[in-house]
Amino acid sequence: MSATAPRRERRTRYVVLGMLLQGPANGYELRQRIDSTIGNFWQESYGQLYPALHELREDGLVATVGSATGAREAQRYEITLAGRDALRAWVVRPPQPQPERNELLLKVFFAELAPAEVGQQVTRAADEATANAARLDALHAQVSERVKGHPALPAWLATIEYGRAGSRVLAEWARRTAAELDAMTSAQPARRSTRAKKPGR
Amino acid sequence: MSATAPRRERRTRYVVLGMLLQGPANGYELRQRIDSTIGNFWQESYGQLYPALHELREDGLVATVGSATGAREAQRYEITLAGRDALRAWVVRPPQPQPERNELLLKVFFAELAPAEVGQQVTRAADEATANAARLDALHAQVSERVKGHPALPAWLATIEYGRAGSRVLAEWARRTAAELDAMTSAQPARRSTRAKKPGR
DNA sequence: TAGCACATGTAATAAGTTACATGATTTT
DNA sequence: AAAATCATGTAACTTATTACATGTGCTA
Repeated sequence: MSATAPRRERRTRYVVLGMLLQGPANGYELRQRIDSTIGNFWQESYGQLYPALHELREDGLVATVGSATGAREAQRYEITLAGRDALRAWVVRPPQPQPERNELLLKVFFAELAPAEVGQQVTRAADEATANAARLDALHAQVSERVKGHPALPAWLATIEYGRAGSRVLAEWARRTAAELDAMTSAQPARRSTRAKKPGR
Repeated sequence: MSATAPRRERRTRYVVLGMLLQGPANGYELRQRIDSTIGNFWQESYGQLYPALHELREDGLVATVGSATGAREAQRYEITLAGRDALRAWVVRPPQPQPERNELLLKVFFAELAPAEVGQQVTRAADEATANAARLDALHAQVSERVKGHPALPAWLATIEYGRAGSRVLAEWARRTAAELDAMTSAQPARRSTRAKKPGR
């Protein structure tokens, strides 16, 4: 009768737990920490973060620590042993298949309507990817240097290497594809602005 | 006072319009068409598709065509001129920045809790990516052959090439990273099952 | 005649973003 | 004194998935 709850994974909770592995934090700090470490492939908003913290405390997976007085030096949360266990249990479960969605590819797929304009978008994507790869190069060096010796370092670097490799291959693809779209443009007659004449095809 | 609506892009609508570029279809066929063409980087459920079709008809961007009788040979929708214009206007707008979320990378980032198990996940990802690259190779050949001569072919192939290049680079990264995680495993002492002894770090 | 493919839809639920609301403390 | 940063939260809304509900027509 009632639709059974699809029981999702509540990943925000595990992200919070995982970030607390690096030490206690309040909600605000947690967000900064997320942005500066896993920000390249994950993000959380306060609208998710604060409710998650409350729930986790109720469930005993995090505990408050320190004295809450005024704004500065606010309440901090730390992960509990139960929290560590819960996090580990999630980490070892195989990742849920993620439905990928790529809006740029969608526009490329529909590029017959405006090959030149889509070509420009793809070129812009190439430039952004190149810049991103350079940024990740710098980040890689910085992190290697700053947390040298930490046992988790290879894992952290691996996530940066992922982004870097992805950006590089995206840049290459985008440059090839932009050229392809240019060829489509010159192969086809000039297009009407908004008035369509013949439906084509 | 009232929170103003954030006005999102309603991308399902444009996906529907774009798919109708290939000819009229009913909701069921639309979904098949989506799965078999852009399914590698986009997907739509009936819960999105049917309401979108109704709205698009109300807005005059699609029109019904043919006779609805029984289940087989149902009502079909075709894109209107207004629909083409709306689609083109969307296609030429730069894509919205998409918040990326990658659960595997999250688990890699937290791998210190269970490096061996995460290593297995990464190895599995490598195998899947290799298989996927092979599948996309075959698809590329198939599509090249089957729609030879169509003006949009280069754009369609580009989307396949994107997935293929991404899969290949993912496979390489995953194999490197799995090795890295194995090294972490052997560098660290055996882990307790659920009971934590010392917090470490 | 059973099962599968065709076909359309809704309700419940989940996840996430954005805007709003509020106020303390530090820095310029 | 003003501006920036620190800090916590909620309400409204959008997007999307899943499960349910229902029925037809073809094929083995």
